[in-house]
Amino acid sequence: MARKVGSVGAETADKVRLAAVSLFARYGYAAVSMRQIGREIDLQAGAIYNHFPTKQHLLRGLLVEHMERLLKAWDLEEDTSRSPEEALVAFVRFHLRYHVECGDDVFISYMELRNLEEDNYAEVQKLRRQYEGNLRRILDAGTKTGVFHIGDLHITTMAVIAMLTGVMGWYRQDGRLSLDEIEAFYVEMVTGAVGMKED
Amino acid sequence: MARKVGSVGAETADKVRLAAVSLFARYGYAAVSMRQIGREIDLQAGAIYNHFPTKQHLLRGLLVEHMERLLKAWDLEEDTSRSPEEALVAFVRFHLRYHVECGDDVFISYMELRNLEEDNYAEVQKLRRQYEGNLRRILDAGTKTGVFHIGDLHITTMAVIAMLTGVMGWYRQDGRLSLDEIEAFYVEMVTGAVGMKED
Amino acid sequence: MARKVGSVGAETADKVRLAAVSLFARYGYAAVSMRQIGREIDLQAGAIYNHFPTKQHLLRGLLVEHMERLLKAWDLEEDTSRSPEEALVAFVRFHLRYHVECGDDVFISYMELRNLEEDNYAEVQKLRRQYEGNLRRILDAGTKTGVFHIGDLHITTMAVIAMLTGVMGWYRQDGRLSLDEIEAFYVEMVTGAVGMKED
Amino acid sequence: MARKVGSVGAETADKVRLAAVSLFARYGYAAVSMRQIGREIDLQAGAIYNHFPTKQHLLRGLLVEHMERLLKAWDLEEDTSRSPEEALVAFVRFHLRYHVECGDDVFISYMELRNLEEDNYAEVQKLRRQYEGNLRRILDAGTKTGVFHIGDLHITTMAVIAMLTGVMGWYRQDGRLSLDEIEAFYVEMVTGAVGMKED
DNA sequence: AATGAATGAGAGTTCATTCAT
DNA sequence: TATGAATGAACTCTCATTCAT
Repeated sequence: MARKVGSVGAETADKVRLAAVSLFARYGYAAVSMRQIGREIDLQAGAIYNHFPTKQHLLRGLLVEHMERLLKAWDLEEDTSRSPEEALVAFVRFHLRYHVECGDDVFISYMELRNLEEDNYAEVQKLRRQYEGNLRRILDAGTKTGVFHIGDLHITTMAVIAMLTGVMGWYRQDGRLSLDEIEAFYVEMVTGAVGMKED
Repeated sequence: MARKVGSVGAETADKVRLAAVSLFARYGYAAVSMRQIGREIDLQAGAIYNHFPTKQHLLRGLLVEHMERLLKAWDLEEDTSRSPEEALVAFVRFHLRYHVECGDDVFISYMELRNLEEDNYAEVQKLRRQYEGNLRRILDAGTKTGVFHIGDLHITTMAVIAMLTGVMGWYRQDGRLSLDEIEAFYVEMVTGAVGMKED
Repeated sequence: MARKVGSVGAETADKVRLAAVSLFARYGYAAVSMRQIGREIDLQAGAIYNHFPTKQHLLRGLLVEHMERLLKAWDLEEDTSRSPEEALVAFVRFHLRYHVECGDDVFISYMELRNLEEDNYAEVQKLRRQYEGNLRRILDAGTKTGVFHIGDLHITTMAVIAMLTGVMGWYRQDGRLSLDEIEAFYVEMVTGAVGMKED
Repeated sequence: MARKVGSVGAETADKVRLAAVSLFARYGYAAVSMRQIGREIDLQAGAIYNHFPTKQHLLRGLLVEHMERLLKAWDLEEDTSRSPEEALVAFVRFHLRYHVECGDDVFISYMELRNLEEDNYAEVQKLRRQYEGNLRRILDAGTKTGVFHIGDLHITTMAVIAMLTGVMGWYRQDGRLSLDEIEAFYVEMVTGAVGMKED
């Protein structure tokens, strides 16, 4: 047959991305077939190749675009006039909010790294390092002004990000606590972990 | 043809487990084939089925056995005569050490949960909750004696475990820092995060 | 790669059915592989699954369609204005002719019943009972008008059908006797068996 | 381990034969595995090879032995002093009784012919022809003495045997009719079919 | 830009058979 | 004579991908 009425290229590509993100998150990249993605959006597997040259390209796109969105989102939120303390709190709140809201997107960006081919992996890792750099710079600044007391800059950066990202593993929108409350608790823990309250 | 000279059932099963853990960690359960596992240990794929009834059973076994080893290891390390502060430090050191040493084992127990079929998933999750209970009890005790200042017991438990487990993501045996140093930094961060140093 | 020039779905499906009937008849359903069927018609085994969801579906289709063709063929031949004697002769000639001509088709419909899964088996058996009903009605009518002398309606129905169907086991197109002669002999035997010539 | 206590070669071989007959009858030779046969009688598949060199030998044995038993059974029953009429009745009763009693045995001897390799097939067919010869001789004798009126000796032989053998397809031990009644009905039909009652 | 049919490879699993024990 | 572990080939079915239409 011919094109379905009203279907437009960009729209279809987006539908594919959405279906893929959701399926990859639930079952993993390797366990999801092009047919499965197509079925989800009423499309033959072959048609996906009009929009993405290979399954690997599709995955790469999802991860790169996620990282770019994340970086841009923080860029918009960042305010270089803030003190390190304020900046750290802002980062904690931002990271948490972003990671519980984007859900699947974020999840696969952690889980599917190993399914990227070498070049794609390197590209995504570079973006991830860039994002971690944001926290590292804050911690570094605060250490230099003496408000943070940190054992090792690299370890602390990784530890804080791991702690925050872990929220993805158990957060439920209809859970016992509101996101605001959760954020407050994490702010408390992170500021404690970087020795902000010591005198 | 027939059995290789000197081959014994239990040994072969162990070799399969070892190869599987390593391959699953590197490429993911879904992306690893029985043939690949066999190739690694010079065995036909079919022969694996003399020791494990399905690929899913093999995975389930790896995760369950890992969790049981982890639980038993902490049971041996635990010392109920310790104060909550001492217990927390012991837990941090234990968890870190276990998670950098066992490597692949631990890694797949986090990554491959979603590849477990329903029943197996429930079984592993139950063991995981049991392990988290160990930290929760410590935090609870310390909160009651007033040495920890915690916003929410559940969140703090999850956050601390996520922070510690994150070490898996970047630890290299030949890295810049020794495991002892790394442990010290994490102890510092965790005690900070649970408000141990506040007055 | 892609579709062969000129290949069309329905045609391929028909070629598969033809090859399958012939192979199932010769070697039996369980002993024939999808690859073997594909090889026969220059098709990859996998491509068969574009037309039949499983091997079992393929078998079910062959048997059901055969029975439906058989039922329809007799419907066309049937003439309700005939006397029971005439009807019996017509049935004998029809059944024989159909069973030596269709060959493989008929053969597997007797041999492969046990390879049908429960539901499919029930479906085919129902059609078979329907066909036997045609003979039973003739015998019943003739018994009531007194031209047939039958011990048991059910047994006689089964016995006559078995006798006629047996022709499949030894008939050769280039045999000693013509189909017409064979039909005449069977008519003689069947009319004898139902006591038509007794006074 | 070693031999199970009390197990003796001939006994085991018999158990294998019994299990095989039953499974082959239910699922077909090609669909039954050596493991399945073993499982039925608590034996490893490999152990079967102590008693039968291959699966094909096992099948051949079952069919040949069945045919030999059948031939010997008729030999014992045969009474050359009987008239052709009496002999025909005796054959009908014998064949029916044998075919409903031996069940599986008989069934596979009809169904699994095509799974025999060439030589074995020829061997079994020879025995089958021999058995059919018994009926043919009776019909021939009766034709010559003028008590039977037969169109074609070969066709009638095949037709009568097919009619009788068909009983296997529907006979149930707990059915509506006793075996004696059934035999009587078949005697009636067969004598009719061979024109015995005509004057 | 979509369909439906195809390829060739490979998945998990089972098979008949062998043989050290 | 039985077990349990192995081989190598085969199974049904699914995969990513291609392409005529």
